[in-house]
Parts: sequence; C-alpha cells; structure tokens
Amino acid sequence: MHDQHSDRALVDLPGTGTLLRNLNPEQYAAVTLGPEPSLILAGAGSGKTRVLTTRIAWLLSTGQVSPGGLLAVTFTNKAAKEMLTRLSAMLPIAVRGMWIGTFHGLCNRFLRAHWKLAGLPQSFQILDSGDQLSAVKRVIKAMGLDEQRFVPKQVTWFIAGSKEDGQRPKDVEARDPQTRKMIEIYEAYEAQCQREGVVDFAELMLRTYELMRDNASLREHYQRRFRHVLVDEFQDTNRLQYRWLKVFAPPQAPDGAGPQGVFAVGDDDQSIYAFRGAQVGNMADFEREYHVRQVIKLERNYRSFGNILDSANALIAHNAHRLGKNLRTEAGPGELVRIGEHPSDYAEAQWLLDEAQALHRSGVARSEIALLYRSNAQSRVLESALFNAGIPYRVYGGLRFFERAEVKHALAYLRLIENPHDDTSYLRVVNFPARGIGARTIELLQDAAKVGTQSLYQSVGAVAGKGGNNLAAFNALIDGLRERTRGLTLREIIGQVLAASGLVDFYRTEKEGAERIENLEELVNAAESFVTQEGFGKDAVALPVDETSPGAIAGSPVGAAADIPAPDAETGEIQSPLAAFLTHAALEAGDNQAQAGQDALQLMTVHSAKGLEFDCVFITGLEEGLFPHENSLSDGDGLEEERRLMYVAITRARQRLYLSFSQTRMLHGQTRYNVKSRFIQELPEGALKWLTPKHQGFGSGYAREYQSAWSRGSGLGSVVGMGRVEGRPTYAAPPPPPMLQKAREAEHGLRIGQTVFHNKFGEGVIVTLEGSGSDARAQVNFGRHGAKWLALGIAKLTPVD
DNA sequence: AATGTGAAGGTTTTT
DNA sequence: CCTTCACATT
Repeated sequence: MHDQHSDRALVDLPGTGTLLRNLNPEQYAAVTLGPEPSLILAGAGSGKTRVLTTRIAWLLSTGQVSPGGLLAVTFTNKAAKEMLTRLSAMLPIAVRGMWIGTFHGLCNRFLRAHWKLAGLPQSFQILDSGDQLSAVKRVIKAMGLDEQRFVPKQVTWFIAGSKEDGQRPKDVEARDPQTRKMIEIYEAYEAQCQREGVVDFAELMLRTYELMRDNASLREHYQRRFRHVLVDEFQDTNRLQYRWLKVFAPPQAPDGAGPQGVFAVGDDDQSIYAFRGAQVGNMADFEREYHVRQVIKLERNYRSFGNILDSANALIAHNAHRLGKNLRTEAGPGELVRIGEHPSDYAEAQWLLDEAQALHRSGVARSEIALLYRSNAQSRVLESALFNAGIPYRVYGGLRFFERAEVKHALAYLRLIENPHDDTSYLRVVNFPARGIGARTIELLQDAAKVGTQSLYQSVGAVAGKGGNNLAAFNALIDGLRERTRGLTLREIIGQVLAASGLVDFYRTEKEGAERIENLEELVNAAESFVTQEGFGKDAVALPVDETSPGAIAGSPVGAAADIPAPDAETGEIQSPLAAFLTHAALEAGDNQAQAGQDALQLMTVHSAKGLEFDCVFITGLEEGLFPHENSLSDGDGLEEERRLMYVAITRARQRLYLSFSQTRMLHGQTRYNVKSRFIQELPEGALKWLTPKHQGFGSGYAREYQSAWSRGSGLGSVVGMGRVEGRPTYAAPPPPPMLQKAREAEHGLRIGQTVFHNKFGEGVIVTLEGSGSDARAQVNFGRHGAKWLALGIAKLTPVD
C-alpha cells in the first residue's frame, strides 16, 4: 500500500520524484509510511528533520492530506521555523495557516480560538518564567507565608511540575504538611492567574489538554480534522505532552473516522531533559499503546567520520536502558579523537585557545569551532583566556532579548493597554520610572484589591491621599495610552508607549542607559519585522477552517467552520497586532545567543549544543564530579543521562573532536583535584590519540611546558604555609596561575595533586595530606568511588608515573 | 530612592 | 571565588 502511494505520486506529481530522490532506504520507508502510528528512531545526524519535512511534503503533494489536516509539533521555535522554511522550499504552498509549531505555540493558537470554552478572557496574556516567579512570590506574600520555608523558586517548580504531570491542586497527593501547604499555594496561584487573565507555559498545555479531554464535540472535531500528526524530539515529551498527543490523536480512532497517521520521531540516546520532566519511557509506551508495527531506525549518519561515531557508539553502549541503535557512516574513519590532560583549568583554557587558533589559521572558520562544557561556571576560565588573547568568541545561553529588564518594562506597559488587570505587569511599572508611588502606597493598594478580590487597577479608587492620586494618575496614563493608540500601527503604539511612559527619558539620564535605549529601539524594530515578515497573525489567527485540498482523501471529513461547536463562532476573530506581538514576545524570547556578526568561537553548554553541529568540537572538563556531574551520580538513571549528554556532545562534531580534562580546577573558590572522567575509559582505544602521556601529563611534548607552570608553583619541596603558592605561570596573562594548596613531599614521597593507584579503588588524586610518620593520612579522590581517607602506613598507594 | 553591605549558594533549560 | 539578592543605610 505504501508503494501504491508513492507510485501514484511519481506519476501524478512530477515534483514528488525529486522529493524522494536521495533518501536512503530507511528514510524512504519512514517518509512513505501509510496512515498508521509509527515510531522513528532517528540517530544523531541521520537526517531526522529532512525525513520529517519530506514526509509532510510527500503527504501533501500526493494529496493524502490537506494543509489543514496536518499537525506537526516541535519543542523549539527554531525547529518549527526550520521545518516551515524547508517545507516552503519543497512545495509551492502557503505554509502560514498550517498547524506546524511548538507545543506551546499550538496550544496558544488553540486557546485563542476557544478562549470562551477554556474559561479564559479573550485577551489572556502569557507569563514567562520570570513573570511566573514574581506571581508566585506575590501569592506567598499574600498568604503571609515565610519565603525561607516556601522558597518561591521551588514553589514555582512544584507548580510547573504538577501541571506537567497533568495535576491540578486537587489531584496532588498531600503526603505531608509541607506539601499540603504547597498545594494551597498552587491553588491560590491558580485563582490569582485566573483573576488576572494570565496563563503560564504549563497552563497553556494543561488547559488545552483538559478542554480536549472534557469537550466531546471539540475532541471529535479535531480528531477528525487532523489526519496526520507528527511529533519531533519525542524523547523529550513529558507526561502531559504525551497525554496531549493521545487526546488529539488517540490510538483508537473515533467511530467513523479514518485512521490517523501518528508519526513520532525521537532518539532515546539523546534524551537529556529528564531533569525537567521529560519521560523517555514515552517512546516505549507509545510503541505499545499505539501498537506500532515496526520501529524504523535511522542509523546512517551523514555528519561525522568513523572514529567519532565509534566513540559515540562505544560510549552509549554502556547504558542499560536503550531501545538499541548504532550509528554508521560511509565517510571513512577520518581523524582520531584527540584527547589531552592538563595540570589546571587555566592551562586547559590556554591549550584550547592555542589549538583553536591553529585550526583557524589552517582555514577553519571560528564559528565552526565549538567549545563545550557541562556547566556554565566553566565558561569563565575560557572566556577570560579568550578575552585576554583578543580572540572573538560568543557565549550562548545568556539573557534573551525579551527578558531584558528594559524590554520587559516596555512590554509591561503594552500588556496593560491590552489587559489592565495583569497585576504582574502593573506592579512592574506602576512606579517605574519613579512617579511617587512608594512601597506603602502599593501595600495599601494590594490590601484593597485583596478585600474586593479585584485587580490592582480596579482598586485604585480605594486608596486615598497623595499616593492614591498618583495611582489614579498612573491609571489615567494607561487609559490614555489605550485611547490614543487605538488604530495605530504597532510601531506607532510602541513609540507612544516609550515616550509617554517616560522610559526613554529615564534611561537617557542613566549612566549606562545608552545600551538600554538601543534595546528599546530594537524592540521597535522587532515589532516592525514581526508585523511585516511574520505576518502578525502567525501565532494568533485561529481559524479552524480547512483549505479544501483537491487531493483530500475521499470520504474523510474535511473540517469546515461548520464543524466547530457553536460556542466558538467567534473564533474567526483576529487578534490585534499588539496582542499578537505580546504573545510572540512571551512565546519566543528571542535568540539566546549574543550578537551575531563577526566570526567567533562558539561557547556553550552541552545541553544547548543539542541539535547543532560543528566541524571541530572541544569537550572540556571531562572529570569525575564535573562530567559526569557529582549530583547525578547517586542514581543510575542520573549517570545514564550524563552519558547520553556526553553522547550528544560527541556527535556534534563533523571532522575533528577534542576531549580534555584537568588535574585541578577552581570551583567555588577552592582548588579541586579531579580524576579523569569515567567516560574517557568507555571510549575505544583505537579511535583515540593521546596528546599527553596517558596518565600524568608529565613527560613529553607540550605537556612538559604546562608541567612547569604546575610544578614550579607546587614545586617539590617548596613547602610554603597553608594557602596560596605564587607560581610563575607559563603564560604571563592577567588571569592568575592556578592556586595550589600546600604541596609537601614528605617521607612517603606523595604530594597533593598527585595521581596514585590503589588496588581496590583504582586511580585517584591526592587531595589532602595530614600527619607524619605512622600517623600520616591522605585523602584521595577516587572519582566514582568518592573521596577516601587512607592511612599511609596501611594502604598501598603507588604513584602513577 | 539610590547605593552599599552581608549572607547564601553556585548542574543542565525551552516554552 | 564570584554572583545574586534581600535588607539596611544615607
């Protein structure tokens, strides 16, 4: 039956011939699967996005589905955008109104269409995580609870976590008094959000799910409408998202409706978000519950050379719970994976920098070189080394555009124009810039609002006196803006707001206000380009009307407006540009990458590297406790996730991969003595090329160079009092040399920082030496076995090298 | 209302 | 060690 489809496609639509050309057999099989539930195990670099977009194009061009009958969901805006771009390159089709987007973006669209049924105000606003945190803080304060006991961040996490498990306050089990109270906060928070007409990210999902679950006619409508549902990065779905899928495309189609194609693409080996609720188990559950007949594995890799893939395969083979998959390539083995040891994080950074410079000189673009690390704190050393050497670099993961304080202020004014009851926004700007509304006045206002369970905006009348007058003036400012900007273009509206609010004037007087003003100007630009190129309705228009495609499968109900339950007749309304822009700002916080522009080295955590690829990749800080991170060592699942993270890191590299680790590292103001990561031992020897002698980096090549920095400071016999030892760094750059603790060569011939071997625990690093003679003891960091105190008279420690 | 001080805490993060 | 944030001071 698949062949039938594709044959017809090739005959009827010449375009589809080229569409399917160049697919390998597995990709071809996946792309041309029939309308049945299917699971695609797509390895890193196996052409996953290509398969997804080609399948959509194939389904459309063969007339198996109309543009309106298709639902494709991703996690990130980037992935959604990419899909749309590639799709419109493949097909001459208006991609605009199609239901292709992020989970949250599509939920937003759904709720805008069915706001009434969902119990929301038409102009509901979306809280980002920052807004949510401040909303939770307000609730905790209003309930008179102690922020020490109920840490706002944790409470926020609890609420989001509950929602992502599909639980309302009543569903959460009150196992102890603390939890009981948390549930109360959750309840109060919900009430507050409802009153203010705002929803957080998780609420977008949960509301949508609940409305679909509870409203039979709506459910049937959408189930009949979406003939094909595609899910990207399925391994990252949480419980709620899987339930969401099941309610849009249940395993058992409703009576009278044709089968729904559910196409789930994922890679269990790249599941690195369990810590925030992703359930890898959803893949196995999906396979079982949807009776997937065969799982298609995409194992041919088009990105990396053999040695890199061999390393990735060998590493991930150490994980027990896998669906099972091995990457292969036809590109040949390529270069060996280079691996090196360094005496300190500082030396590691210097080496990295030299190596990257050499690569650049040999013709590799800086932007094709990635410096990866496990945690953000590690970027500091790298940055300072790069900064001092004047090498351009770019760090990913900072503040995003729409999260900047000045931008959020401007947005708050805009939101109040749309919805003055949004107390979060109200509080943010009621006295910013300062207009004589102090803490006392705001307290009075909040009390008044609480009594009448009204918004702050509504309660202004209840506050008398000077403060009250100022409040009234603020309300008048908002009202005035709303009146004055009615009918204006988005650009004009923002211009008015920036001027009338006094924001620009305020920043003009600030010392460091210039950059902030630039950002506000950038906001105007963002709005402008949103209106013109995106078409402001992109996220907002919610016409559940299908374009009737000539190729729609006969007999399948084509969702027309008439299918929509009566209460939603008003769904045809289009959001105002302003409302759409605010939604856009909340749902798409903007690039989290520093200013693009010049060719620069790419610095980022392994997490944020997921989905990217580079010619050359450095994975740094491969030390026990760091990578794998110590906090994840307690349970096996944690360690497996760390290993998957390493797997993701390795598979980012196309041509050349470097691994590095350091004997000492400055962390939390202390020098830590680390053992090399167990992941290094899990790589195949044959694929590696050691740049330093395998154990201690002492002895040859440039390792000796670095050793000097190390041993001069901690020099043999140079017994200095506790504390720092001044050492002359090999590189006379501003960052200080590694600070070394007291190094002592006592009668046992051991010193701090030395790598030793123990019969039972294996290799370890000496962290502390105490006592002398028969009393001598050493604390040794054995990595996975932890740090042990050993009596030197008893324990046999052999120095390595 | 702006600025200063002290304590706490310091995986990973998109929407 | 370094950042962040709540609180106190002028």
